[in-house]
Amino acid sequence: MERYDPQAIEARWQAVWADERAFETPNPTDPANDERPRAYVLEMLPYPSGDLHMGHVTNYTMGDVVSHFRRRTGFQVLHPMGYDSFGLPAENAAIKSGGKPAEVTAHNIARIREQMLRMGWSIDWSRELSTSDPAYYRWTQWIFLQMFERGLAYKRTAAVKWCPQDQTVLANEQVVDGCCERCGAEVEARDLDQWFFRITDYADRLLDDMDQLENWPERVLTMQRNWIGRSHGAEVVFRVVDSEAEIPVFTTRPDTLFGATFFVLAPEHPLISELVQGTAAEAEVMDYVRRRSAESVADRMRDDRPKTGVDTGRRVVNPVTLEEIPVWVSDYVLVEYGTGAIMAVPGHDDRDHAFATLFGLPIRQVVAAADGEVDVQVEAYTSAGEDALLVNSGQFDGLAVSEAKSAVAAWLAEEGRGETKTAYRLRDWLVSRQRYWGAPIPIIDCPSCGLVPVPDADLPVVLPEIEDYAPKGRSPLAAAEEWRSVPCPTCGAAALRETDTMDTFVDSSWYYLRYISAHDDTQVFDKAAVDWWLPVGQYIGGVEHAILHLLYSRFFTKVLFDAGFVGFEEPFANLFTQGMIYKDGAKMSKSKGNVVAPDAIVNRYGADALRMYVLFMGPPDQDKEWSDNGVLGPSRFLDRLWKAVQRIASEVPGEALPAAPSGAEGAALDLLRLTHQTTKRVTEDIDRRLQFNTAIAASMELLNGIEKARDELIGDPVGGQVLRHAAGTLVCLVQPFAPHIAEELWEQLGGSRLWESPWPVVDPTLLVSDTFTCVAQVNGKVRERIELPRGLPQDEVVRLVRELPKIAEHIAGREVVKEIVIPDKLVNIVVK
RNA sequence: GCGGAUGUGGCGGAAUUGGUAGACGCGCACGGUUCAGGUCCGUGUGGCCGUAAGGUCGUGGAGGUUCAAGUCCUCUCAUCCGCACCA
Repeated sequence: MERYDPQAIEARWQAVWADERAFETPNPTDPANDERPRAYVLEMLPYPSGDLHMGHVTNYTMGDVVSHFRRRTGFQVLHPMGYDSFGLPAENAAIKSGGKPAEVTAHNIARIREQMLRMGWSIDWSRELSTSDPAYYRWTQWIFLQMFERGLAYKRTAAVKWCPQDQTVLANEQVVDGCCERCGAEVEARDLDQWFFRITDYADRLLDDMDQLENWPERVLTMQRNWIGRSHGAEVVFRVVDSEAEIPVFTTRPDTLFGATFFVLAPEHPLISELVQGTAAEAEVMDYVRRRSAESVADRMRDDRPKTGVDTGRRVVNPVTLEEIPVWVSDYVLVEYGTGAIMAVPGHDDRDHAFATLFGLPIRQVVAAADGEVDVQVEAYTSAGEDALLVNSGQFDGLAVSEAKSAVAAWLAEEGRGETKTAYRLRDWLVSRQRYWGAPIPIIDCPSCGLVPVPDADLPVVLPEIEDYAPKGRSPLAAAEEWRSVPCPTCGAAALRETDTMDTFVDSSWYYLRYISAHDDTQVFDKAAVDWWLPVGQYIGGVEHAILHLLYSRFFTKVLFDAGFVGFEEPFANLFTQGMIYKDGAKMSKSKGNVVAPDAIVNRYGADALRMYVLFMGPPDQDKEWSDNGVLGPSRFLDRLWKAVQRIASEVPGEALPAAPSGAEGAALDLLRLTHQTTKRVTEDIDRRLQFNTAIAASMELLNGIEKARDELIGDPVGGQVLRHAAGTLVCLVQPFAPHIAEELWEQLGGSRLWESPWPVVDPTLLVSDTFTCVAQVNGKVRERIELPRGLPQDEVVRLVRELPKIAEHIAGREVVKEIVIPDKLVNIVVK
């Protein structure tokens, strides 16, 4: 008997699949009339650093299991792969090594592809794409221009986050705790002229359409909801005393307007210098403003910062009390939210209260709990609730908070002092970057025509070859004088190209559409085919993309829908986020030196064992701890599977998967039942629950059952066929997880092309036996078990249970109060 | 502070509908085979008491509902993650 040699059989089957183009699925020729069931199974595309890591292995193996399963249950399966290949690491590596980013990237893609092939994933390689390929980014640029034409891409000067290490601006989403998400450097605030996508126009739809995303993890939906941060409230306009100026504020609590006893501007508020010019407070205020702006973003985001501020000496009029209240400047007000100014209600807001207490400003209660008393000594009254009542609020006294919100807003509108308004935390998406290795923004800046789009016929705007990629605070492309100088497409005058490149998240916001038409150079994608395949049936990836990539992709899809390019508004119908793999309690990382390289495991145990282990480790959506010994479990399982199936294949003649023989009894019948119970469990675990760990455990149980019964059954005509039936079924069930060994064993059993053979069918009559283990309880405690025929009358079951010596002993001399019978399951006798 | 999750043997975890807690695997112990390979096969493996039969406790903690609770309810503790001076 041959030994199980994973290296040999894995290489063999990978070659077969490649030769036969086994996993290529063409688009339908007539999508409009094609009713075949289809499944678009997609995993988030990798950034091609040289090495595949365990996260990739888990991610792509999960997708592969689903793909195989769908394929074998009658679906057209689209399972593509590509590379998110623009970005800083390749550029930084090129700067370091003196090579070119394109070469570094090509080399890394070749390496990661080779490792992917070794994992044996059933990928449609005919659709492979890289986002840094001009044939791809041509269409990224085209989409940018679609945005531009619709006013959704625009350029403006704004306070933006600048990473001094990477020498580029960052999107809000890429700043974590005041630091650059990529390199960890503290970011700075700078005023720069930058390109934005108007994602805020879609804030409501991005929020409201989440109702359609039923099969998304709750935590991802919550994170997106928080990130968009919609609040309903009102804008209230305050008039400045002795001035023409009026300053609007946003508040979610217009009902507390009577309690607004002071007013605060963010240090960056544009009106400050005008307000304090020539006043006694000017020097002090401007000094405060300067000091705040010199502070780093990280400092400003620190927890438990003490409040600071300065009085401008100016006053505004509270529109409802007509009181003049002081205007302060403080950095606890954020310039980028609402209007950059607030009405402070220290009686009912913790932050305002802290500020008022620190600077001795008046605190007034204007809301009281329905049954509470007015007590101005109370520290803060913020938790009063929606049914609390207004006090000290003139004509609004006695109204409940919920009523007062709209009543005050209506009054303000009547008086022309405000209106209802909605504010969002979401900012527009800053997409320009001052780096080389990205898609050039296809815009030409003409002195007379302004910003002019590059004509479609001139796309792509190909990245020029340059000598020096090092970042210098402006795009390295600015140095490519010849490339940069072009005639204006509109007037023909000498003009200059935009030299910034696009954020790589732009590239990955639409790649799932391009797979449909990966090689079409006449259009971005074929709409009919896209509408046939999408939305993606199952999307799988890391939770770290919960807001960035997943929000941007939803935005892109909605823009393309509005423009008529796609027929759906949400790209990903079902989302699954996998847990992360830890080692020694920490995330695997080179700096910690706790990385386990998939390649090393494949060399030692084979790809099949690694594939099984990453899924067997635990529930796929939870974080898992890597254990070097853990891989032995699946590895031994495959070795035992190999021996068991080989022996059956050689000693019992028959088909690869013969029908379940009739006339089986005893151990043969037990194994037959176990086989069908296992088929049911594995099928449901993959199809309905995505619980791969329990599917694998069930397969192991079936193998244990086969081994246990083998010696008894192997010589028997019926028993032998039961063994063959069980072995063939097990090979089928294991195939999505360990496709190489499954294919090899299938062949030894006499079958061929398992990857396209039908999934085993459950015979429902073989799921239940004619007896059951009746659990006998006394007062809820298990005292005995007894094997009884199914469907026995209840009083008969009770009689038999009460006759059991142990049960009789426990009820002897006590009064039986109640007898609970759960048919075909248990009996509980309650005694006193 | 707001929001989301998670707590079960020495370890990873199972228990899908309130009905046998600990499936499956790792590790460990003992025995065997082969003999120096991270081998294979068998048996056992939650704690405590007991030679055993058996008993008893047991799913972070405290209450509760129920004939019956890892599962439902109330309170509470711990850990992890996301957002956070968002008015």
